[in-house]
Amino acid sequence: MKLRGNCPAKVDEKGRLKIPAVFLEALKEYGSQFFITSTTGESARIYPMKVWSEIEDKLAKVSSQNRAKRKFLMRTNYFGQAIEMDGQGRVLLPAVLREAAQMKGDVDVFGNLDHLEVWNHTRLADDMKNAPFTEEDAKALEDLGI
Amino acid sequence: MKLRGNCPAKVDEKGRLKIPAVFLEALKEYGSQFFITSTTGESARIYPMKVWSEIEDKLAKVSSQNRAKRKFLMRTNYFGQAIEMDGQGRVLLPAVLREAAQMKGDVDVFGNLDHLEVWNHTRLADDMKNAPFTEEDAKALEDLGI
DNA sequence: TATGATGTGGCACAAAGTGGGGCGAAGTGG
DNA sequence: CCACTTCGCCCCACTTTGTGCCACATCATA
Repeated sequence: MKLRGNCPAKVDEKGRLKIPAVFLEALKEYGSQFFITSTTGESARIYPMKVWSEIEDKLAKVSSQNRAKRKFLMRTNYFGQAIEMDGQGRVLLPAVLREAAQMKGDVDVFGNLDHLEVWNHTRLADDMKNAPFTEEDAKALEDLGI
Repeated sequence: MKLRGNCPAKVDEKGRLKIPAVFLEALKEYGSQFFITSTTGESARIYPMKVWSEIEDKLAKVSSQNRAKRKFLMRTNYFGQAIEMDGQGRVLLPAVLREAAQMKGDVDVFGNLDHLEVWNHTRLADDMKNAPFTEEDAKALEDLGI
């Protein structure tokens, strides 16, 4: 099942995030193991472990000399941690990521097909203001047939 | 089980590193013997002895005239030492390596499938700052289907 | 307005991380 | 060969962090 849409949520004092109920149903098929990470440290991505493994498998086929691959692995490893969801449906966000992506207080949880993406609410609002959706973007999508 | 993700830790005055609990579970299957070494002296690698033995076995099949093999062995022997984890789950980093890889104070411990890699925190942060993850990199990965 | 599901926050206990002290082994120099 | 120093190792205690539990608030539904 696909993950879609946005759901506002809160990260508590201890850095825990409750997975919104709307996503729980779809995530159930993957189990309760997750890999939580980021490439840039701007936001947190929550991958079901199965999904993450598949990404790893794909990466394994790419030469380790590849610059993009090395950078990607370096960062996702740096920000990342394997996490298990607790009995109340919460996950503890890794400390490094809490710091970098400002995962405290109000956040927005996005469904992104097979994983979740979490943004600090105010940071996201700022980003959207600073980088509006342009004609150019519309054009790029059009070229992709969308 | 696979080792993944990052865990910030500290090396104490005596050069000891506590193996983060997140990795302990996965390392248990290998026992408490480790080989701690490095090829470049930039970071420390902590191999479970079993894993290191396998690397040695593979190397044994390569001619001792092979230049890469000789260099590799030279270096890993230079920095390396067989270490046993103590009762509190700590390992003493070899003195040579502590010096070379600046293993004091804040460090980051990375899970790397079957071994751990330890970096001086500030050195790593600098490295990442000097080579940020760009749109271009994201594009390159996209082209690889990731 | 009652009822149930979902979030949110607080509290208490458990586990993990950190640091220091002391003892013994190994190394060094007289 | 002995004394002295240094380094590694073990043990204990304290602090920080994570986890489970429960209660209350909020929202949607009947």
